[in-house]
Amino acid sequence: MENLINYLLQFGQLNTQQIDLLKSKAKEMPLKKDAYFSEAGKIAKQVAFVNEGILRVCYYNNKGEEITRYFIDENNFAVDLNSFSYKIPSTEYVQAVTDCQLIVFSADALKELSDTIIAWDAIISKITAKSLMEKVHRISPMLAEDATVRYLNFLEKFPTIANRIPLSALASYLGITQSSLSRIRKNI
Amino acid sequence: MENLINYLLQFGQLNTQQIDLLKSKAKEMPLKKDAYFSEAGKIAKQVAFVNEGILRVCYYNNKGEEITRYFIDENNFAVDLNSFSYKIPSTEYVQAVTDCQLIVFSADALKELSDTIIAWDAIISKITAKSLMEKVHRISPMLAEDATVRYLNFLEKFPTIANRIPLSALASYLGITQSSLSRIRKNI
DNA sequence: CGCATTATTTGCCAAATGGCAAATGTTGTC
DNA sequence: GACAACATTTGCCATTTGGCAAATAATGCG
Repeated sequence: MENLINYLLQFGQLNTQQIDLLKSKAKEMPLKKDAYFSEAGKIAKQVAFVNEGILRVCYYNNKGEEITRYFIDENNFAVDLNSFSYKIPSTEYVQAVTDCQLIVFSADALKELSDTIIAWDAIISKITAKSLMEKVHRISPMLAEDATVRYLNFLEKFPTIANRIPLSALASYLGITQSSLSRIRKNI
Repeated sequence: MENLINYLLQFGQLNTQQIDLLKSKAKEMPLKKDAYFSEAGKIAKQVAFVNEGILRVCYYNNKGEEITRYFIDENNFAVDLNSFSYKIPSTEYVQAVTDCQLIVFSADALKELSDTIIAWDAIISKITAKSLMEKVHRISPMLAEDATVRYLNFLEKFPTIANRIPLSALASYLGITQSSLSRIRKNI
C-alpha cells in the first residue's frame, strides 16, 4: 500500500485523513499468472495498481493473432480506460503475465474518493495523461526501428521484465514473430 | 469558432456566458505550410485547435532521420503536452503540413478558463485522455502489420489527408522509407 | 517560359523478417 | 523419474523492406 501512496503523492498532496480514506477503499487482490483482470466483451469494473508482478494488455487482431499492446509492471496503474470510463464493453484483455499482487478500486470507491478528496480528480488526470503519453512515446519510435533495436531498447528500458515474460508475448509486443525474436536473441 | 464550441460540447456542458468567455480568450492564428507551431528545445506556450489544415508532430531520431509521430487534422487539439504542462523544453516539433487556420489559447487564458468554468478541467481531462488513447490505439497495431496494410489503413482512416501531405512525412509516419511507400502505392 | 529546387519513382541488389515444420528444451504433475 | 503439455530454437526458403543512386516529375520563382 505504501507504494501506491508514494506514487500518488508524486502527483499531488494528500493529508493523513485522505490517505486513510484511500486505504479504506483499496482492496488487495492477488491475480494468478494467466488470469484476466478484465476481458474483451465485458465492461471493466475496476482499476488496479500493480504492487507486484506484471500485467499485459492484449487483443486479437483480424488474423486471430494475439497481440500484446503493452506491459504494465510494478508501481503503475492498469485499467481498460475506454471501457471503464464510458462503461462500454472492452475490446482487449488485461491479463497477468506473472503472479500479481494488485490493489484494486471499484468505480464506486473511486467516485467516493473523487467526491471527498478535493485534489483527487487532478491527481488522476495527471496520472492518466502521463501514463498515456509514456505509451505513445514508447510505442511510436518502434515503428522506425528494426526488430533488434526494438528488442535492445526494451531490455534497456525494462531490464527486469524481459526474463519474466513468455517469448511469445514479448514478440507480439515488438511486432515480430516468435522465431524472429529467438534468432535475434541468439545473435546478441 | 463554431467547430471548437461543438467539439467541446461533446465532452461537457457550457452555458452561453461560458462560451462567450471562451471566445474572448481564443485567438485565431494562421500558420503557413512548413511553419512551426512549437519547436524542440523550446517550451510550448500555447494550445491549438485545428480549424483548418493539418499539423504533424515530428522529431529527429538518433540517426538524424526526421520521424513524423502523428498527424493532427481538423477538429482536433494540438499541444506538446509534456512541454506545455510541465513547462519543460520540448523534444519535438509541431509543424504545419498544409496552410492552417488555428484557434490558440495561451497558458494564461486556459488558466482563467479553468478558474472560471467549473466543468473546464473535466472537459479538458476527457479530451486529453481520449486523444492520447486514440494515438495509442492507432499506432500500436501498426507494429504487427506490414507496410502495405499500414498504408491502406491510413487511407481508410484519413482519406482526406493522404493527398495533402508530402510522401516523406507519410512514409516516416508509417515507419518505412519513402521509396518503399512509393513502390507500395504503385502496386495498388 | 525556363531554370533551379524539391519531390517522387525506379532499378538493382543486400539485409531483415516471415512462414512452416521439425527438433530441442522446459515445466509441472503423477 | 517418466510423461505430457507447452515453450523455444533452428533450418530452409519466400517475401518484404532497405540502401543507394540515377531518372523522372512536379513546383516555385525570377
